[in-house]
Amino acid sequence: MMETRDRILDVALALLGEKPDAGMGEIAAAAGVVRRTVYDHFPSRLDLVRTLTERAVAEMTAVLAEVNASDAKADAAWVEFIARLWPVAHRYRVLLALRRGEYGETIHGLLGPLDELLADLVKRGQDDDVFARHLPAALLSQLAYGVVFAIADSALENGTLDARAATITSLLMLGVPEKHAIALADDRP
Amino acid sequence: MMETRDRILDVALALLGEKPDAGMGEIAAAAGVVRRTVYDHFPSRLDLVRTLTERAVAEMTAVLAEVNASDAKADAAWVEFIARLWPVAHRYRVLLALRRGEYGETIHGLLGPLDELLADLVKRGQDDDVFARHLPAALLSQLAYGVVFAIADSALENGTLDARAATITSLLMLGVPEKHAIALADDRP
DNA sequence: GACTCGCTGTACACCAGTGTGCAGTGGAAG
DNA sequence: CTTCCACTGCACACTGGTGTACAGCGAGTC
Repeated sequence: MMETRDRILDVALALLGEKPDAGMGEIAAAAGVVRRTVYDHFPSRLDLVRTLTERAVAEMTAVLAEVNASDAKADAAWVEFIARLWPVAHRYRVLLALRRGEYGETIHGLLGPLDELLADLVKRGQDDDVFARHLPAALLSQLAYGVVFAIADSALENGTLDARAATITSLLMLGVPEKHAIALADDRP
Repeated sequence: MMETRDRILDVALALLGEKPDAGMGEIAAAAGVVRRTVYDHFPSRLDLVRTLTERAVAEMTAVLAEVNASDAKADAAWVEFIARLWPVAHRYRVLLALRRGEYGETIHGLLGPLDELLADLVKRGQDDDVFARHLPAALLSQLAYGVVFAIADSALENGTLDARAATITSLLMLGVPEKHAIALADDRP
């Protein structure tokens, strides 16, 4: 069944999210399958992780590209991006752990395009004076979306997923004044 | 020689900073010593890591406790803390990586007291209305000092250590208005 | 009914890292 | 000169994860 492959990917994403160093055995077990079967679909652990990353990057890139294409102001675009990313942010938090670690090089490469789009958006905001310039856009964008994942993480343990808090926090980092940040975060359906 | 033990600790801190999963062999080699010798000083890998963490926590806790004891306003105290932490922040960045990972439980426990002091300071700032309340103090403090380490990290690759940028960024996260944050960061000798 | 195909189950070989044991060796201290 | 001690150098056992090989087995398809 082709659905097995997808189930493995889904389960692997979830499992690696909690335990980035889970082995092929654990992933197989969690997917209700024998270890050998996982190797039928993914010849090596790296193949699995790469496929997983490509999936996540494709989805996130699509959202960001769409948001970025509109001519909305950078701060509004950022809010839109976080709002659409949030529901699945905790699913993809494994990406942060994966960058460091064995396959760091490979994963980092795959994330490159996403990083660039993110930096572009922040750069645009800085040029338009809606974001602060205390840090270069490339670094600031990383920190800002890193913090969103960090909050999504802790929110999981906490029980209450709070998109509003994540949005406000990232806007504050980007140099948006608190009042404006709150207004932006709140005037969404 | 007793100096060997210290050299191992120093080298291990540096090496684990770049490569958190470096083995005892690599650490030994980096310290110019044989693997067996490392085990003479630290019966297990966990012993090494724990000793390392205790060292770092002791130092950071001392600084924070001192800063926290003064009756300065919370924002000024935070700036003081970051200013004194910054010169060695990149040395201790391994702590962030160590929390997740094999010995996470143990390391997390050792960092507990530091976390509490940090949360206390932020809580005080929130109560005095100098820090924002978009997140609970415990989480906000973690994010704010996490971002300092992240900047220290990237600053290393970048060449330019910028304490000012790190201070401003963390203050922004804490809800301090940009102008005030810049003023606080700049009126230090 | 024979075939295919995806999955099972078990058995391997392999590697890297951990931790231990023990016989040195060289230098400093008595 | 001898004793001590930290360090060396090499041996080994153990663990846990990776990836492969091969003989199935059950459920659909022709």
